[in-house]
Amino acid sequence: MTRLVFEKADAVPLVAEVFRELGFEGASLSRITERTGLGKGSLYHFFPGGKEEMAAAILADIDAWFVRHVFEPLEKGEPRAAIAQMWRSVNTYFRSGRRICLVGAFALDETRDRFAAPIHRYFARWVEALRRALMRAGVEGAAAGQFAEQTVAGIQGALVLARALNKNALFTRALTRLAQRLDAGIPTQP
Amino acid sequence: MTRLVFEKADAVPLVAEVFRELGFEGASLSRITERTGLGKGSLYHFFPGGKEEMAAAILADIDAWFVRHVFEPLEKGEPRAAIAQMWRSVNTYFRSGRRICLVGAFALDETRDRFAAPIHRYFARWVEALRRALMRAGVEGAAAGQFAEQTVAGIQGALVLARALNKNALFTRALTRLAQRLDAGIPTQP
DNA sequence: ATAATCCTAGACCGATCGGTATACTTTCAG
DNA sequence: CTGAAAGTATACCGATCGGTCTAGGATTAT
Repeated sequence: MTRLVFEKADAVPLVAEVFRELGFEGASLSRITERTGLGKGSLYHFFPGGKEEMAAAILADIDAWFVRHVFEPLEKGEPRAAIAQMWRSVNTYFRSGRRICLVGAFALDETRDRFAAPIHRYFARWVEALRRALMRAGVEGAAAGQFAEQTVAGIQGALVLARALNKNALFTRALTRLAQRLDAGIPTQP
Repeated sequence: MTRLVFEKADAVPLVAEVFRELGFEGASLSRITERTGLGKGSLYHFFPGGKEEMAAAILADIDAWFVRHVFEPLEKGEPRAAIAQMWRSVNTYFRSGRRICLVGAFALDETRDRFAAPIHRYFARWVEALRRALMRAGVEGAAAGQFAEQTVAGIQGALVLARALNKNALFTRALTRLAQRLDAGIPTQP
């Protein structure tokens, strides 16, 4: 009985990858055990609430990553630098289009209703943080809100399209274009 | 034994709505029967291949709708008029954001691998039809391809974001902005 | 009216589902 | 060295899964 995992925190990303690949309904306990190497015993030890708790922990983990690498920089840092970091972080996180956004995927089917709060919180915070950063960078109010929505939606759409066409170069290319469009909307540094 | 449905063609959109709401894995036979009113007998009469055949028929049905209302006009019609029609059709089809894109949803998880061909075909034809229409409208080659990708991705992303934030006004607003951006890239009529 | 066909209801099948319980090993503090 | 706590393996549970099958109602052509 070798120990593969030492704490819940180690189990979360393993299980997350299975949910990402199979979706919430598609990720059955047996599929999770076979792909992670964790038996049901371990799984229910770490997540007594079963699949629901696993998914909740994963969403919290994703949220924490984005808070640290995207949201807080946008909220607190120098806006231009924070936006530049956002593009790098997003491209890294989604592995240049090879990885999808689990939060977005959950939003599409009835799974959304189980996790409505964290899903809403994640996207709302992202859009709002970006909007405020744009305003601090000198973008006018209404335009900033529209840019922010457009940008976050653009990222999600690029993930869908890249996966549908099985062409992940499309994702990185789309990020570049979105970044250019955003830059073009930001007044030059005074 | 009243007859609710008279041919396979009548069953497809009913079952489609269930797949749309629950996803491929989430749509169990019992859920499908309870939501459509069609018993297993009828379902397997129309779709002897089971769930897989249902999903394939649905994808074909969706594709046919887009061919008729979006792709062929873009491919054959006057480009500016066809693009204008595309925006109307898309807003209608997705019920102003209340309905998701099943093809896009399938693309996100492992379901993609089962239906790789129709998923790829749908998006590839959309992007390509739009690209050529833009070129016929006078947009330069490379720019047309980028606009087309950006636009289709933008629509998909808007669906994700609108559902995640449970704010379908966001979808219609996003369509408007995407349309404006596209128009701005098209040279004025000579 | 009748026969052939089309369609439907639902019992039934083995497999798998999410989840529980228990017996076991490993780890580590005392 | 020992015992409690942490972590793991697996048999097992009732429910549900996708799918099959049969009996019979509805429809149509003749």
